[in-house]
Amino acid sequence: MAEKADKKNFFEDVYEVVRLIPKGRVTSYGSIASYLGSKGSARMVGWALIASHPHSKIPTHRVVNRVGMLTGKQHFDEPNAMQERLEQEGIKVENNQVVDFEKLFWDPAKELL
DNA sequence: AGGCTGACATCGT
DNA sequence: AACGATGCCAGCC
Repeated sequence: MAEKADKKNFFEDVYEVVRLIPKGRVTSYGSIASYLGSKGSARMVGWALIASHPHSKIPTHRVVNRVGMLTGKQHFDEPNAMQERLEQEGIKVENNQVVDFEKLFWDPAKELL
């Protein structure tokens, strides 16, 4: 039985990938979307994170856009929580932007492969 | 029923 | 190289 890529599976897949992000590392929406096979639909990844927000068991603060900007911090219970947590993991954040983002970048399509 | 928005990314000019 | 416009898919008005 071929695993049908149900939409629900898409969300769960996002959760799994985000949850597998190593501490002190960050990833981008596009990379996750591409890893899921929905390249281009990075927006859905963001939507999935919103849906995962109530779940709360997902380090969604480790997911940023391809520039390393904390675009979604505004959606946290507390906007500062995202940056605080990133710094807590050893990630430096300046002006809502991850420092050395490309160095901390964690690509599921390569690392998780 | 149709159209807009949205935690983004990529293509085109 | 930088800016503008379009695409993706789902939810909401």
